[in-house]
Amino acid sequence: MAIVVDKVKKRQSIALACKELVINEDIRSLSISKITSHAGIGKGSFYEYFENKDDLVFELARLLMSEYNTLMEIKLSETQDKLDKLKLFASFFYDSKYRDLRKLYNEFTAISLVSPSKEMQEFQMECFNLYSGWLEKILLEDEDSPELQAISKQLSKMLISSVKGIYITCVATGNSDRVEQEINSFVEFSYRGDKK
Amino acid sequence: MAIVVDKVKKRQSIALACKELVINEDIRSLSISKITSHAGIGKGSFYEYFENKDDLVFELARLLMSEYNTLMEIKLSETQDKLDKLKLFASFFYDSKYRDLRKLYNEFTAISLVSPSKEMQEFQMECFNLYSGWLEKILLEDEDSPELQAISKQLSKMLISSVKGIYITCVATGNSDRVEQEINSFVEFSYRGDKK
Amino acid sequence: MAIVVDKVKKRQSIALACKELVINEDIRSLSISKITSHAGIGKGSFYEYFENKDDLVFELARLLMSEYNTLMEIKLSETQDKLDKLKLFASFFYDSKYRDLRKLYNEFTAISLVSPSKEMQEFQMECFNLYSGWLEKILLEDEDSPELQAISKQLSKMLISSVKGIYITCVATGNSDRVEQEINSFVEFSYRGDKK
Amino acid sequence: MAIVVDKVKKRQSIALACKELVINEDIRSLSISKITSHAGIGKGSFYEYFENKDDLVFELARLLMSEYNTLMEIKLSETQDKLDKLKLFASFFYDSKYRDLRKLYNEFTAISLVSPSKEMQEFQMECFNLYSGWLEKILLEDEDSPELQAISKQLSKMLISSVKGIYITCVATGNSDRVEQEINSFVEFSYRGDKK
DNA sequence: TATGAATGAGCATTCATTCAT
DNA sequence: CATGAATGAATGCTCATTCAT
Repeated sequence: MAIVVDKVKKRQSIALACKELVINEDIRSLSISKITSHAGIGKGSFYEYFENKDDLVFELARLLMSEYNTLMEIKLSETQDKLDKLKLFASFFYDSKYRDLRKLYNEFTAISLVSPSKEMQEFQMECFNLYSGWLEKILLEDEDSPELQAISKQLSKMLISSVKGIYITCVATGNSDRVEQEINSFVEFSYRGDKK
Repeated sequence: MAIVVDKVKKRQSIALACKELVINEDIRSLSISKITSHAGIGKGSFYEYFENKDDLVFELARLLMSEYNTLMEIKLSETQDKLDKLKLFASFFYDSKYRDLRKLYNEFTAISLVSPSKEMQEFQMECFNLYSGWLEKILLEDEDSPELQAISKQLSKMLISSVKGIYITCVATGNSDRVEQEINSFVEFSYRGDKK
Repeated sequence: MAIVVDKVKKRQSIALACKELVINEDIRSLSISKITSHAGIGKGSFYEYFENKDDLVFELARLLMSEYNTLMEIKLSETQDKLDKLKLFASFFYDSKYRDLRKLYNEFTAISLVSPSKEMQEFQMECFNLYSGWLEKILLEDEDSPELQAISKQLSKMLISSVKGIYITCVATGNSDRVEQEINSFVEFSYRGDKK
Repeated sequence: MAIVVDKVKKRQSIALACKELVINEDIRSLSISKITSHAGIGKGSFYEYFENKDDLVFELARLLMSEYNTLMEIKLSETQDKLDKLKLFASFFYDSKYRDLRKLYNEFTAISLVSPSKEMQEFQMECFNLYSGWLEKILLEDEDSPELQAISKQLSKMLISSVKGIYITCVATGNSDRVEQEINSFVEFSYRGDKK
């Protein structure tokens, strides 16, 4: 009998093998040839597992983001202080630890802006919902205020969009190194306003 | 001297001639051939005026954004009510009138996220500063509050980033049609918080 | 011995399973993948039974033509009237009943014209002899004329070639729908000439 | 100013440069690479002048057939005897002088049978009409018979199809060397019948 | 200055064939 | 005997770029 391969697993392993390539090369000049020789597979095999280049970028983004999501969820649960949780949450946008992931996130966002597929949009939505869920939970912790409860959902969604907007603005203007500072300013500012 | 001006003008006229093309075609499948035949010039001439395709997209974005900026500045000056001014300002992100411009803006933002040039980043910064200047002016109108004056600069920058974040989130998740609603919610929400 | 028979049978059953595929797909874009997945066998198995794609087309043509030959022979024997027999015989070239078979016949003829194998030529010859045999028999029926007997062999061969030529001319000029009319004209015309 | 090229002439010259290649190579294994390197042009240039491989084969066939048609028309006009004219006309199908042209004709006919384009069918029709015109003229020469005049058109068309059918039958059965003999038999046979 | 014919490296993609299981 | 994952050479085709005019 023939070899039976777990197509899903193989797809993931190929995508993962291309991690550095996708992150470090200019995606527009990244060819299938480079991908397959880097991944150590034949050109034909690539098309057994992927539709095209975007498909691989998508798979990789989904994979690494999922991994990040799982890890971050654990980290958040291990963190006690509310402010620490918020900082941990926001650190995605500036911590050097996540530089590679951000690179991928940027590429993925760029594709989503210009030529999105339904699947991509769904994944973006998934992430958005997941993160706003986290944030809502963080915001409501140790707070009985019925007022906050009423707006927590909306508030968390806005906060995420705002932070994302700050991040993208910084990156697009060439001020990636100022993301942390800007986000902190924003949080501090909002917090103060919130109090009042 | 006159020749230099002519070169600049020709560059602009070529870019403008390609407006619909750049906006309606998938930018990744837009070739120099299509551009030159659409613009009614020879292939060789393209390289007299542009470095490459991105350069043309950039020129076009700069041109149309500048045009928009000028027009919007006039419109704002003609608007009396503060809230109307804010709405007018935000309408860039959802008014069907600006659909084409947003398409270009998205493409331009995507390039800025993935493979930005110094010039692009500078232009992004220019726009950011211009808009935050406008917003600051609007916010300070008819307000003597020294508190507001102290934070107006920072506040306006944040607001812009936030609105941009909401816009990009909506587009990336495939909810472009909900931008207006989300921005309104955000403004209303912020306004209420502001009051308190 | 039994195994050999099985091999032949399997070869035939694979070919038959691809009948619609070969007839409906453009033969130049018909891949082994499509064939094997359509036939429900593994790619490796294809090469157990066939040399290449042409081999399968050939097998199929031989199979269906043989089937047709057998059936037609029976039909002819069941037909009484001489003219009806001739019409029945000619109907291969225009009756909608044989559309699929003609499609295959065209493909087979095309290969025979451009890159024929000995086997194909032999099969073409076989068919030609078979049909001219039928025709001769039909022509001689109820005719004692020694003149006709002398030329019947030659005459039948010519008639077949002529009808085939009319058919191919119509198909190649895009007038497949006029085959019946043209053949009838020809037969009528020849018949008249014959009488005189 | 740029070089202005007669696209039609260049297209023809490229096609002609590939004459031997198209005639001698198996058309299915003839690649664009082979064509362009043989014609001494770049790969890109090929696509400036041709849609695809079939387009080149078509151009070549049209070119050489036109050339043949012109020459044959002259030759026919220079021939006095009616029978010589007929022989000259039929010689296309067996004279070694036309071997190359027949090879191309076969390939062209094969394409017409399997995947014809409107243009190809039109060209086939054009040739068919031209040849039947010739033949009609030949048949009517020195004949006042009103009977013949009445059927000359139909007769000439049938004769051409018949001769074509004989040719294709011989080629397909691997008896290309017997075309002359078979056609002569047919002509002689028809002639005799005609007389009576 | 303007042109557009020519280019050929490079692209994504296909597919007949193999061979370990 | 059957399989189907893996292959990579080969394909058709594109397109940014050049350069003779």
